[in-house]
Amino acid sequence: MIADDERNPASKADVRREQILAAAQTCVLEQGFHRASISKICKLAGMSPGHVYHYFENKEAIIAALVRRDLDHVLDFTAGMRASADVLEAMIDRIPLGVAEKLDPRDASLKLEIAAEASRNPNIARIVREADACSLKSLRQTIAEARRARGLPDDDKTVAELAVVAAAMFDGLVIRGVRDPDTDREAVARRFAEILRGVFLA
Amino acid sequence: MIADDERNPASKADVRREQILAAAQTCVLEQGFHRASISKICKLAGMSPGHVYHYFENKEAIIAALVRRDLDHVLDFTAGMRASADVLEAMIDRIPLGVAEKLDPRDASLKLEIAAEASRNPNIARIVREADACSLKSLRQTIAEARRARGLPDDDKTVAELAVVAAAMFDGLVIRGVRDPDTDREAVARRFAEILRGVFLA
DNA sequence: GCCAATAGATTGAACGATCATTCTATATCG
DNA sequence: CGATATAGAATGATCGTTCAATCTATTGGC
Repeated sequence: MIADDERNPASKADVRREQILAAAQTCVLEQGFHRASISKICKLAGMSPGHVYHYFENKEAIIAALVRRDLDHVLDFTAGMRASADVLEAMIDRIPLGVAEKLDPRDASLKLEIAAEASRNPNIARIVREADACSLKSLRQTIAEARRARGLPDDDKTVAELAVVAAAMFDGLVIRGVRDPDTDREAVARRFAEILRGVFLA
Repeated sequence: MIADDERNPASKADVRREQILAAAQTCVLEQGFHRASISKICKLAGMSPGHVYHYFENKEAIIAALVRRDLDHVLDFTAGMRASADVLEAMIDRIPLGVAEKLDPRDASLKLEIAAEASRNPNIARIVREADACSLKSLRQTIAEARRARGLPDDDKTVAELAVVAAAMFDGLVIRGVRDPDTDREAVARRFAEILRGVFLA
């Protein structure tokens, strides 16, 4: 075989790890952390239970990797925003997309599971909080830039407060999507834009 | 023994049921639904595992009762609001309390666990959605009354949209409390009040 | 070019623990 | 006495994890 480590950065081991994580994600999504057993995961990943432990130390390591992967994905999503010329318009343009994604019950399940686990598992909490600090920082930069462009004060305190409120608004949609699946996405997006313009840029 | 069902509505059976629910709540709070086993619950409640099944058909019935009890408590909280003379002031006065409660990580654990479970367990979903419909209705009435008192349009569509956004804002705090335990409660409460006055009453 | 040696990939049975649940036996009380 | 309350052992399933055995593929000697 041609050496993977030179021609292809995704070695066989990496592929296997990814298979396990994908299977674990499906299981957690469908049944939650508690019922996502190793036996189900390895069956879905098409390998034996013993082999799973060749790539992950234990079940918690799988969960931690899953959490980290999901949070990395979120960070990627927000990263593109600050690259735009008009940051505010980029934010507002993305609201309908962000609202739709957060309200999607398929995503909600995993995110809620992660949050619940973080509220009592210190290892998961650390991962979640690192990602959140990074995500909030990005949001603060975006808000500060939008305010500067409009000649508004962009002191740290103001910007930080607005970022927390904005984060809370979007985070809340994850719960709303579960509590009321028929939530009107268009209306929420419109009202969110209204708040963004009316409060965040005033 | 004096007949409980006449003199005291809390019969011995009700007391036992409540013991079980209290123990179950503690277990779920500390370890989540998955690790809240019958053996732990019955040990904490001070009774044998067999006896638990004398009062609940199975584990899911305990969880369902726990969910229902938690949601009833939330409905009680919001019910008092509409009784006030000045509904808007009552709403705004209650913001700091509501913010503090939602950001409390002790409450968050149970609420997130319930939401996560609802996103894939139809029985739990039904209970959660019934309670949410009730809670949202209450919120709509409050907002409509506040707007009427200020001569603002109180058409159903507008009010419904605002209620959803307000619910999302507070729901989001549950997740924020987990993701960033150091969230500034005073600042969030102040900004929320600002949004309530600036957007909901305009 | 072939064969033995070796190292990594993979298996699946087995382990002890714990799970939700059931059942029978005993205790308590009206 | 009859009925309800309660206990706790037993059941079979499933859990996370381990481990010795087997397969596969690459390497090095000839």
